[in-house]
Amino acid sequence: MGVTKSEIFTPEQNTIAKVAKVLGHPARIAILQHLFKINTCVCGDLVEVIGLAQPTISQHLKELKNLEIIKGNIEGTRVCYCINQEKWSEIKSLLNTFLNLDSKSNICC
Amino acid sequence: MGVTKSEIFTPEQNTIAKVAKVLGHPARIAILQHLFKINTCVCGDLVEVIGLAQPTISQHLKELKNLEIIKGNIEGTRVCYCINQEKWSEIKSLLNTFLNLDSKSNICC
DNA sequence: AATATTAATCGTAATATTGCAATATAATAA
DNA sequence: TTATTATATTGCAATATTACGATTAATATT
Repeated sequence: MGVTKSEIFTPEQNTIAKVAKVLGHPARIAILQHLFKINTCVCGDLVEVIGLAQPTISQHLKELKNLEIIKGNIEGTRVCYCINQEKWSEIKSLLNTFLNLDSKSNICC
Repeated sequence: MGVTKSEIFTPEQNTIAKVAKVLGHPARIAILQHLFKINTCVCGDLVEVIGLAQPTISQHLKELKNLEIIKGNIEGTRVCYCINQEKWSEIKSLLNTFLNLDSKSNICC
């Protein structure tokens, strides 16, 4: 039905999935890469850099803000975005714990 | 329109997003965690372990197979699934490269 | 005050995703 | 052959996502 049955999963599973889901769009990857690249805030040039319409970028930014991956500071008529370093570290740990779930052996049938 | 404009992004951005998208559902996280936990193949018990209907699990398995994250071996009437270790390593590197994009400084407006 | 600039929000269309009942398929067992 | 068992596929309903034009809100500039 388009609705995920979150209630049958653990909080950890839901959190990992939620973070991965937000990273599951190339525009949001591009936004984050750009923020890391220029190493400071972006004030509005994202629309040109990414190549999607302004409302679309705004929507992607909103999703990144919802998970607190980025912060936005209002500067007059502009809003400057930057990575939330603390949150990014958290996400890194969370995903690394999952990604490091290597099986030692590879016994497969 | 529900359609991602993949053509305006780099192959790397699209690949990262595609992998993240597949990891963006708690059922698929749960399936992978279970496969790592038992450290060998799963033959059919996933429906009971996860708690979703059989066709739903089958669909999630299909998505994981599409990205070659898991392999399925037919064993009589059963199919045994296991992690594709090589692919998992690739995914780990891919995501780690992205996750390690720390900015040194935190100059924010 | 009037106008320009920037970003958010609203509304909408097109498509994708989630979940499951029903059914199909394939292999084994009786 | 005829069940039985296990998994895949189909079809569908409900909801979510993506994208963008139009509009709004807020501040700057003239």
